[in-house]
Amino acid sequence: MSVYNFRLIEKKWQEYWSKNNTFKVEVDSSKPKFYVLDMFPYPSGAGLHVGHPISYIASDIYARYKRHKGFNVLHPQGYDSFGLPTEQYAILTGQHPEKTTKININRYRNQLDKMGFSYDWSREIRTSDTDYYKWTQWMFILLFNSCYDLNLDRAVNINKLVKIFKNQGNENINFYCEENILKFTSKDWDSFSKQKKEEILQKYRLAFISYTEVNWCEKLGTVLANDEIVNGVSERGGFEVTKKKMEQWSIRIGAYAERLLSGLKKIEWSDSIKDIQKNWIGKSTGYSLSFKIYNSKSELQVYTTRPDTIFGVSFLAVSPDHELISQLTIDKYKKNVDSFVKSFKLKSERDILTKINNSSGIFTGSYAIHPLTGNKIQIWIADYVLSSYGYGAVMCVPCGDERDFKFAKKYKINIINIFKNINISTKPHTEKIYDELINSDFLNGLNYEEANQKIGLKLEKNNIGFKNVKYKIRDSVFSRQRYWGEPIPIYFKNGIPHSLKKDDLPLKLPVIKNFLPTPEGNPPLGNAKIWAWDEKKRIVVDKKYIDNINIFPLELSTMPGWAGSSWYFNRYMDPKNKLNFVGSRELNYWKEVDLYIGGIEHASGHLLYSRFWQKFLYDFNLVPTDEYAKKLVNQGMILGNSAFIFRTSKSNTYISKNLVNDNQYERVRVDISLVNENDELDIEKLKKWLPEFKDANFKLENGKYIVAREIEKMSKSKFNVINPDDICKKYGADTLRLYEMFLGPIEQSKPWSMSSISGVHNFLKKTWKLFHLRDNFEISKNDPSVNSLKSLNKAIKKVNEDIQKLSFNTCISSLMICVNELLDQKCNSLVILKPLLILISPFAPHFSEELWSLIGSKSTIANEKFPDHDDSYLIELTKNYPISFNGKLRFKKELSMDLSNESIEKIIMSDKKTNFYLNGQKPKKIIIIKGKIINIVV
RNA sequence: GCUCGGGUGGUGGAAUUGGUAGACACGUUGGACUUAAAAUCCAAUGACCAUUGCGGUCGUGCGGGUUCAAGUCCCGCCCCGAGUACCA
Repeated sequence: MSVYNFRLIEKKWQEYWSKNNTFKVEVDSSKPKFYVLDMFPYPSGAGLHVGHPISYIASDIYARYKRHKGFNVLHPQGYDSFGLPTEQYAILTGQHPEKTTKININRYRNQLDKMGFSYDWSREIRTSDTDYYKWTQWMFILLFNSCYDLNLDRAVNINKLVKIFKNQGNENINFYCEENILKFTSKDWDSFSKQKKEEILQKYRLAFISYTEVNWCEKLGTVLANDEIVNGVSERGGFEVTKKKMEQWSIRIGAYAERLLSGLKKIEWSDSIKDIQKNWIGKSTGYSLSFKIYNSKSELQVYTTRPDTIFGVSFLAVSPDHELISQLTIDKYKKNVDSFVKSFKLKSERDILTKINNSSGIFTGSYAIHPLTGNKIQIWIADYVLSSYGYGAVMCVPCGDERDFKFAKKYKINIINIFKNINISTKPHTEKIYDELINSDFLNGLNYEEANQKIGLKLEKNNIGFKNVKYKIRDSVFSRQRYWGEPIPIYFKNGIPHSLKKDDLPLKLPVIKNFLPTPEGNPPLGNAKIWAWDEKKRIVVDKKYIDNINIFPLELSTMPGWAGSSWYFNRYMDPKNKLNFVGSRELNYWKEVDLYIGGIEHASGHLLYSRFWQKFLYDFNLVPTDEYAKKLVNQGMILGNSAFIFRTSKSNTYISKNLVNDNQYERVRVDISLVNENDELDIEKLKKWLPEFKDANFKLENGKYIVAREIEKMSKSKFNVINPDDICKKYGADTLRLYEMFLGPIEQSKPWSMSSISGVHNFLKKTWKLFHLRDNFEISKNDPSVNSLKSLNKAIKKVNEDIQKLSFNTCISSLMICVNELLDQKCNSLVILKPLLILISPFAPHFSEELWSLIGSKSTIANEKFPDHDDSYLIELTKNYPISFNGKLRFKKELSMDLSNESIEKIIMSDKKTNFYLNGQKPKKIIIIKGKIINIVV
């Protein structure tokens, strides 16, 4: 009896690969390059589950395929070892993050090696290594010392701006800045204090510090970026997030909004991810208008995308933290306004979410003048107006906007209808489609397009407003009040931030005992004794010397998780370089990632930040392309099948699923290893699992305890994790790899189920059998039959196409068909053996390489050439197609002609290269169904 | 609410982009081998009707339409998933 002994095979080749560095690559200009990248994992404590490798398997198949195709393939792996998840795990287990990181990485590596990936491990990187984060810090300094020149549309050194200020003040400058800065001359600039100068420069720096409102998460003890908050709570842990004003570092990603948007056109990323990024950037084109305030010299700026509705404006609204509030509020209303503003500031992120569509506000007592009608209109403070978008003030058109409508109804403000034949008594008309405007002076009678154009011209002509583009994307908060991250290389001299220099780096994370965050937001680095900067000696020294003349406090917060992951793909090209973040020879050879595979959950986080970061580096000629990944594929998640048992309230009795008839039960998660595939619970195992179940009682149905199931995200805390190690042990790595690819399309999420794993395992066994008789390698020496070659060439063609499309499930299907057909024909010849092995090898690397060695090939399969299919075997099929013609021929349109059976046969025989003409035209397509000609398309 | 995806057998999923729907695999049923089990192999397997045979009808969420031909295109609904959320 023959045995497919995957254990022996896999062990042998894993050892061979690591001993021989089989997958090590170097720059080789004689070969075309190809760069296949996985999103590197966070080494969290839970280890890998079967969901993780799905993308690694896909990328590994592609990398192996490309090697066969003659490419020099860069396929590296590393660890995103800084950041919240690692630190949370460290805190949870009471160990230092440095230690847990090492342990976790070893565990990951062990698991990865078992699955036979073809990574070049000599290029491994860890974001928490000083040799790595030195460069992250260096890039931060570069951001700090840069501003965005809108004329050149790129980042430039801040000194350029300083020079301009010195020579001509800030009149007529075109640098990216969201705030209005008072005009000053070159003389003014010279007279400004250092502090004042820096205050102005901070508005332009791409990395800057400011006292701003941030998302504060008390439980995590840190601020969070917008993309780290989901449904009003923290993404990690699901804790409450509130607003808090704090001194923070931020990155001016908004300067790159337009380029981040337009760059999407040149990359092959999925539409869904492009949509998410487009939404996140949120470009809109509208008009900035200024409303004069009645009895005042001030003006109120608003932004609108609907200038056509300007005659429907019946009030203005400003956000509760608008800078003009104190000026606008008249004494009579002051008390009420103050208390309204105060209560608004106490609201948490989640409060605001639940208050949507139930907005409230208060009248300031002052009025603005409508720029076209001259009417007096009320100015309100409304909590639905966002301070961070536009000018924090809006013109309100109740007849055309849902929020304005509700607000006007609630506070009984006048509603003007400007749409002819549209009833707005119960709901506003929010669409841009209407027949005619009314009550709109010179816009009366016009539709949307006409009105929009006419009002635009008028606004600009009368200097009321100007066309303006706005983006939703906000500055990204860059400080984390956490320990386990890159220290921000900044020290403060008289309150002014100064960056370290390149030679000062790395600024090493100090070793401290107490690295827990504090609820007040004091960063753990505040606990470090040796954490002050000696400007003269350029070293870190004890804080007690801070009163000395050259010694200054260092920044206490660290960088967020996305800092290190925003440029790691460049470091893989040259990971050991001491002089530069990557060498120019390597950079010019590898250039960019050709295929990037990873989860879609990073769409508005890592995948956006890294594009920004790359563009920034590109602006300084540090990288050759401004988009780092040509093609991106998002793999779907593998979901777990959690199990629940039911506890009667306040007792220790558990009752079987179908006996539960009311809500008097608590659902309790149990580990899925305690449950078999028929949902029966192993009660004895459960009792040993956790002490709380030791003395539990159970109510059974038909002598069994049946659990409830639920499909959800795979996670250790949900006790629904399947460990790939267990599957490797039972079926082998090749079966696991094949199976994960066979489950369905790579992009799709799917629940894990073991039910059909025997199918792919059988396929491997059959392939083995194709070349073995009993335990001995044995193949026929006969020439292959035509049918065998047909099957083989069909498979070669399909496999080629499918791998390129990353359609691995259909690819495996065609391999299964091929092997089945070859088994039937019992024609196992060397001629077909070679190409078949290469076909299978990207999926089952150990298995086929074992066969290579058996047939005596000296080379490893990595060097074999992927076969091309031979068309002549495929055309054969067409020739044998049964042809008969009876009945009427029907043609499209006026075409008609008589065809005999014979002439049709001719058409078919000559295939697409036919010389047959129909009414002087060459047929595009001849449709034959069940041997009958249905139609000829010309 | 808005913006994207997507609804195909008992299950996971195919379908050359408008051309024989259900490939491939799981599961199920029957059979062979076996003292027996496992393993392996063979056959059947969308539903319904007809079965001695041939065969027939209906079938890709629902309702219409275009076409010789629709899972695929168009119009109107229903449901599921993802992203986003007072963005003026």
